[in-house]
Amino acid sequence: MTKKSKQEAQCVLPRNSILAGDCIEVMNSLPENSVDLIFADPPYNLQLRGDLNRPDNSKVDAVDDHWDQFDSFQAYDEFTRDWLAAARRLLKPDGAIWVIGSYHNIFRVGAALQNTGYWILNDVVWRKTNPMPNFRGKRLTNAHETMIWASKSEGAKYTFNYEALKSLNEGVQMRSDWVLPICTGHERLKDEEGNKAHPTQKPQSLLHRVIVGSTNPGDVVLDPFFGTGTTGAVAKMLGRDFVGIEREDSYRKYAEERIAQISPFDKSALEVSTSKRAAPRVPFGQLVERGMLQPGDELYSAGNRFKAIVRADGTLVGKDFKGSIHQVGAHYEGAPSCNGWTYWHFKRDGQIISIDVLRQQIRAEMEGRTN
Amino acid sequence: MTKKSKQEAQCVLPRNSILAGDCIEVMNSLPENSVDLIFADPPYNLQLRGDLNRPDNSKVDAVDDHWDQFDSFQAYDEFTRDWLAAARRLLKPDGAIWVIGSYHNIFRVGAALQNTGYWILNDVVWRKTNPMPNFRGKRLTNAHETMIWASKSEGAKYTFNYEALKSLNEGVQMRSDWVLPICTGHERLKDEEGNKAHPTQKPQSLLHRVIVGSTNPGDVVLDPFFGTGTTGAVAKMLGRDFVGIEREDSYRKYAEERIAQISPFDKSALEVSTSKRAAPRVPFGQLVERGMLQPGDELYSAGNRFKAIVRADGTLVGKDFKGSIHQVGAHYEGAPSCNGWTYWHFKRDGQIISIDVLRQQIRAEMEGRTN
DNA sequence: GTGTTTAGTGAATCGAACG
DNA sequence: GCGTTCGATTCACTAAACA
Repeated sequence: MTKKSKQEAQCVLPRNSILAGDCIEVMNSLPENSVDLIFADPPYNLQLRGDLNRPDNSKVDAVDDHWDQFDSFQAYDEFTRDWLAAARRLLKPDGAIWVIGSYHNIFRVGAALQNTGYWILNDVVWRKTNPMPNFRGKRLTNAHETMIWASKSEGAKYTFNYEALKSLNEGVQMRSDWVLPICTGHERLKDEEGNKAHPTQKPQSLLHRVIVGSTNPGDVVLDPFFGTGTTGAVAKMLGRDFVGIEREDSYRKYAEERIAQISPFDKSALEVSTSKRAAPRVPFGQLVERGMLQPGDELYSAGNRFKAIVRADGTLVGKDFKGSIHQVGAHYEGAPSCNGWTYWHFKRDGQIISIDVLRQQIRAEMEGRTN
Repeated sequence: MTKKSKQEAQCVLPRNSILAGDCIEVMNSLPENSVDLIFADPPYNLQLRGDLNRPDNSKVDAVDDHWDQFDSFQAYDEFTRDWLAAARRLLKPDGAIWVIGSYHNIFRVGAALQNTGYWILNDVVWRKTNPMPNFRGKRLTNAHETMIWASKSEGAKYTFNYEALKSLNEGVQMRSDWVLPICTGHERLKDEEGNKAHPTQKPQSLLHRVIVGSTNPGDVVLDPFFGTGTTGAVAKMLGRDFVGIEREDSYRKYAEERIAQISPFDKSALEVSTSKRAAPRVPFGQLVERGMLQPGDELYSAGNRFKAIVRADGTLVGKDFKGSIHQVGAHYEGAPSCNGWTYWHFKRDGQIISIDVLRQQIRAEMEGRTN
């Protein structure tokens, strides 16, 4: 790295702007560990070798008969390794990346992701409702593209808005195959003559799902192959910041205009369903401290087969075992674990009520305090 | 190659038999340019950490077999290169290969295919109708596997029965995504104790489509990871010859018995997925993703008595309640349930329009899909 | 016999916070 | 840093058990 770019690398990330230039150079000039999500739609046309800005590697594996073809794969692999490494440097430790491609390039990209240290979380198939048919009838209709979702490294705490995606899917878990139409109609950017402004403009619906699912409002999304700025447009709509990198002047111009016209959705509309994991933890002992349950009270298991008694320190004691609500529940069920909150019940006025109701009361009080 | 295996390599291909041993060694002992199609289901190299329990605390029966264990990506890549090279030698010049895998291995397999000189024709997604859910809610449901279809080299005249596949798909071009159930029920081979005979048995419907689409009657199909012989069973049914290679004695035994019981052209075993499906379910969230409704838009109840606001994850928020379109509708009506699609309306150009109109638009787009 | 409920299962890289 | 504890989390389908 030159001295100049070293200095540049100290700079603050220019949020909500489109940077001109080669994406590898530009990424190397941005501060490390500064980006929450990267969405990348890299080029895959192997014929455009000159566009990769890489000298041909003269080392030829003479064992292989297809040396010329191999050489071109090699150049693409090198390019892929380089931009993936530059992107990984920018990611926060708990950040993630999405890359989209077709069978021409996605296998090389996926292998490079794994070799670079990313950890694949899912591959996701975009199933096109309206693909272009195979006119010559020589192959299957190419009706999908593949996305790879990966964290920066194994074990990282990536963002995943499970409940929000479940809501987007009528209350059942979001699957790894997404059925969405390609980008057409008014959404498709056209030039003055009515020709498409960009050959592979992605639909906003695709980015909507990616960004809702793997970022939170206020996060920064970087797109190193910005094109006409679908990533930036959807990020702005959804109250996220973006950074775009694009080499072609023409595409940048379309993207600027397009994003300027967008106004973010109202903040309350951007709140999404959250998981119980995000709710504050309530120690069972607090129910005793607050007098919602009293030492000596009896709790009954789900199914009413077991009984335990509440003690002053918030532990339970059963016939032959004592411990936390979870431990005693697990013991009686012979299970590896047990959620005591949903397992145990108390009696009041002849009714059997889950102790989780009491926890919800406490949480409601806490919310009133902080909001 | 040793002298012995050189001699062996001169031998005639042993049609309709299951060969014991390591697939690379066995393939190297078979005559070159002798096989029309290869179907391969290699080890996926899953890297599972600890145990996984379902929410009901039952334990997931993981694929932890010794044959799926590799020391590193490098070791897996080496293995992949070797068996792909041996397989390519066996293929007739106009032969083709299918390889199936998941995100754990398919990217490495695809890159190796390209590097070995194969020419990718399509990647095909097997969308499972009934995949195992993601029990911890930490990722997307892993609902598909990927197959790669490749010819021996660029420009080869591979076999593709376009019309046959079109017929299998109710008269429209077969697409690159195939919707098929996983292998369960009577088709799934069990041992004496009722446990599955093989952890990853593939459904016959999948092989049916592969073999009908890319071979002709009388062709030879080779499967180097034969397992319990789904490839051989379907090949025999369809009047094709097969060669299986399998290392595990137990799997070979099941395969022998299974294939012996099959008589060719068993019509009842043919494609069953031709029935029309019910109107596809459209998640309300898709209206938001597609921009037909926007986060912050107001919806009005039938009768115009209640109002709710659309959020980015496809849930609604009303005055004192939030949830799905159905839940919020039911809440306001004090009803046990509510069809949100007919209950909620939006305003456009002064008109009040049912959101069901938007759903019908999406369904109209999806028509023509038959999978 | 017939309809209903309960149990089981499938290629899975399936925590996070506290002390 | 590491061991311990808390406690969140499932869809489609089959088949046996039950009423």
